[in-house]
Amino acid sequence: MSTREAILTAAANVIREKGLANATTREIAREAGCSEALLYKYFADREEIYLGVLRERATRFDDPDELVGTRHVADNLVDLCIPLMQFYVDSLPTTASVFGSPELLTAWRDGLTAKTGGPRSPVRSLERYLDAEITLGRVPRDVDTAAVAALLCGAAFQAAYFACFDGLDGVPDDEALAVRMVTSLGYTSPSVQPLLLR
Amino acid sequence: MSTREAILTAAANVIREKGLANATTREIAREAGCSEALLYKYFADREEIYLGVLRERATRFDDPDELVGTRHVADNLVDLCIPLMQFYVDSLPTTASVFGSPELLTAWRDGLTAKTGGPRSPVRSLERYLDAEITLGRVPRDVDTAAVAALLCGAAFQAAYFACFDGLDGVPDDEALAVRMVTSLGYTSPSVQPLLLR
DNA sequence: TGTACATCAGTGAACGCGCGTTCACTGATGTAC
DNA sequence: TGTACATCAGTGAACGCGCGTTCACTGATGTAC
Repeated sequence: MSTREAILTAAANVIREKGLANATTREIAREAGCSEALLYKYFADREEIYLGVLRERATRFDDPDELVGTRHVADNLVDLCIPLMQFYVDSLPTTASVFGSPELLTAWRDGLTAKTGGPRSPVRSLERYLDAEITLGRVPRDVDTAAVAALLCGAAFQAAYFACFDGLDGVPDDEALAVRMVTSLGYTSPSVQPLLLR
Repeated sequence: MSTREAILTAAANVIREKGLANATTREIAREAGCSEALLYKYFADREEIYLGVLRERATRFDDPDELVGTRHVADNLVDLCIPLMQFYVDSLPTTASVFGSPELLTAWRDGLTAKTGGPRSPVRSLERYLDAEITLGRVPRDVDTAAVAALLCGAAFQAAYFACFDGLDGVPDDEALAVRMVTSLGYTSPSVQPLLLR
């Protein structure tokens, strides 16, 4: 691992564990096991380190192409929601704290390209999955996939927010919650049933 | 307005406009039009000012009791979602940035009482509204109100998050978005129709 | 009424500390001849 | 092969600044006699 990568990893760890407000250059250097001066050989200033973490250490939520056409749609949606909640639990503390610094937020947003994703990329993944199922005829053509994706993804996002607020590192009962969300949207399968039928 | 209140108002303004990271005691005193020393006559330290803002300046999302039993449920849900999105747009920048400081987050969470609400209070409002409609027979008894509330509220929350990320002070096309969310959950009325029927 | 003192909101100026940042330097490795 | 120099990753120690916080003070208002 190059020195630059090591610094970014250290910074990501410090931000996650101690919060952006406590991610000082001293603390990052200590975690990376190097001098503070070295940070400035690889980054112009502290903000560039933060932006490096946001840009290059942001975990991605992959498109679920391999699920399209398999099993029941309800099963797939449940199995998408569960890792989605975990994804948000992992990334939310870092991304949320950026709202505490408008300059950092602006620099981050302006540096986002189409492929780097940004905060909307998970909801787009869900929407693309549903669109793909429509072309296979496994989801009715009149379904508003963008709205369904926004509902599912938003609920997963907020569930993760509550978990982070409570200081947890995962959403409690994530599977049961996912099933309730998916069935409330009208998607069922032999293994994904509304509450009252189980 | 008492001096203490004036300080909290000033702090809330500074946090909203410049971000928590730039809400220094100098900046708060300047906005309040007083000396920094005066802050310490009313608050033990800087964190107590922040906590005061979080506890006493948090906008509340009121229970929509007056909607129960009126019009169509779909109309009411749409009219709940729109102010809900605005509520989140207004409060999210402040509350999200607390995740940048674990100590502050812990102090805030530990100081929350049942009545002060906390982040889950809007979703509970929505759930109570749906429960009330069930008792009137206007919503089927087998509806999972907690799940429906989590979906609607989560989508509103994430829509507000995107708006704040983009630097906007409101969710674009909030009404159309609310209609799409509500109809995708199966609630319709003469004025709230799925996309394809309009 | 006047006088002497108490109370209290508020302040100017200073404090030490930790922060981000820089600078002159080291020591190891590569390279030309 | 040895020698002289160049390159480069990395550092210790210091820097100035802005931060949160404190202290001795002021000046207005209340109050007892």
